[in-house]
Amino acid sequence: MSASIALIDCNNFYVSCERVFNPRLEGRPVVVLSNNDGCVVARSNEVRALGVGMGVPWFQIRALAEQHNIVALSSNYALYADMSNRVMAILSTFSPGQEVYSIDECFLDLGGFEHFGLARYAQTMRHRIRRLLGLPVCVGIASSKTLAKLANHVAKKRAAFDSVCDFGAFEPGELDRLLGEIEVGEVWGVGRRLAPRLGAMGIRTVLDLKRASPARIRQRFSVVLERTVAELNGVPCLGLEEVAPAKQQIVSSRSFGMPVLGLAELQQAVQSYTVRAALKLRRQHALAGAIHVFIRTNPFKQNAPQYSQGITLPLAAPTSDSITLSHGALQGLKTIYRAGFAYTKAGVMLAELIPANRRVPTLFDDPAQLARSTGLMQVLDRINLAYGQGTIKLAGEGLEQHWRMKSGRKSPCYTTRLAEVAVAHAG
DNA sequence: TCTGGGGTCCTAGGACCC
DNA sequence: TCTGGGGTCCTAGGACCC
Repeated sequence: MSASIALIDCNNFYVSCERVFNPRLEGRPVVVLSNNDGCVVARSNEVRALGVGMGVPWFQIRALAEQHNIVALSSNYALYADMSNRVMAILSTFSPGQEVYSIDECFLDLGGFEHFGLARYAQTMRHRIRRLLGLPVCVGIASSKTLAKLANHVAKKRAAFDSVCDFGAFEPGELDRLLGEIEVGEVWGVGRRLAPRLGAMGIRTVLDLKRASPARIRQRFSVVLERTVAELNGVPCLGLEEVAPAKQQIVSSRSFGMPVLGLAELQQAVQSYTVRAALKLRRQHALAGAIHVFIRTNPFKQNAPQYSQGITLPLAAPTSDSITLSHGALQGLKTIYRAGFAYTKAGVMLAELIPANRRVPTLFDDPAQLARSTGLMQVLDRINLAYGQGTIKLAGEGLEQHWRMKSGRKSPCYTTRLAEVAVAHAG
């Protein structure tokens, strides 16, 4: 028997989360904006119907938004992450094999559950998530991950399927007919660059790609796309990754709320980002062997002088100490900084990560210093966890932080901050 | 005026070695 | 005038994802 893999995906996830706690948004056109209120990163169906694309800069659709009374919200990641955890916990009860693929999607291995009737089983998941959390989801089921993604797409787009589509229930000819109606760009792994190149070869629909010669695809493109062709033919090449692999790099970067010219403010920003990245590093019990810093001006502002530079510095020994990492980052920043530019973004990347318990002692180790550093970081993390991030900062992070990003339309942290829980009034 | 952030994998090409 | 070939390692860049 072939595999049965389900992909469960929340509809318009960020918008749906906002609607759970603010029912007045129901039925209205709503968008959620990226950090800095820059781009549209989630759209309600009403907004999609107006032709607003994903990732469109907010300022470009201001007039349209006004005309149609579109509600725009800053993103509230604490809320979405918490709701995501709840969704994933509910779904995990439907199968022992779960891969959490992103904040709003997961794969479930439904092998062995066929006797329930997979479509019916999926409807149970849907209804439970709707009832317990108030969130709408769609489910796609097929014999490979790539096909399950497509089945999910069909479940979303075609009302006749009632939000659940099981390719396994199709006759072979019937499935091919359907795949012949879907553009190749919808395939997982075919993005905006590959789709036109495939089109030029006469491969325009999913069915065309499914029937393409794997050898030719590999030769013209890569092994990655060759695997996609196999997956479309129901040959699974991508396994379920139930345990998230350890990260190979950790990035913290932000656009500024306003252009920054001086080194002093860049130093504050870079140090803040380093502290954030170091915290993520410690949370996954890892050490970084190198740190990369970058800064850049606004690439969209073509008539302004442009500068974009980064530098990678190896660390004397792998570490997760915020202070040591900050020293490295600031040293790198000094090297790449050039006066006379209006910077709009900076970032820090921790690389060459190793598990903390695999640290190899070096000649220059100072055991007392190492113990002090570990202890200090533990205290710092504990206090910031208890009293909120930023309660204790490094001096260089700055108190004013004029460069901080804009986020003026944020909803309350309904589920993660006691002071901000929703209050129901009776009578 | 105003354009996100955080990841992964693969490939091509250069450096270097024998 | 003539100036190898093959392997490995590393990095930058391109493609993709949400």
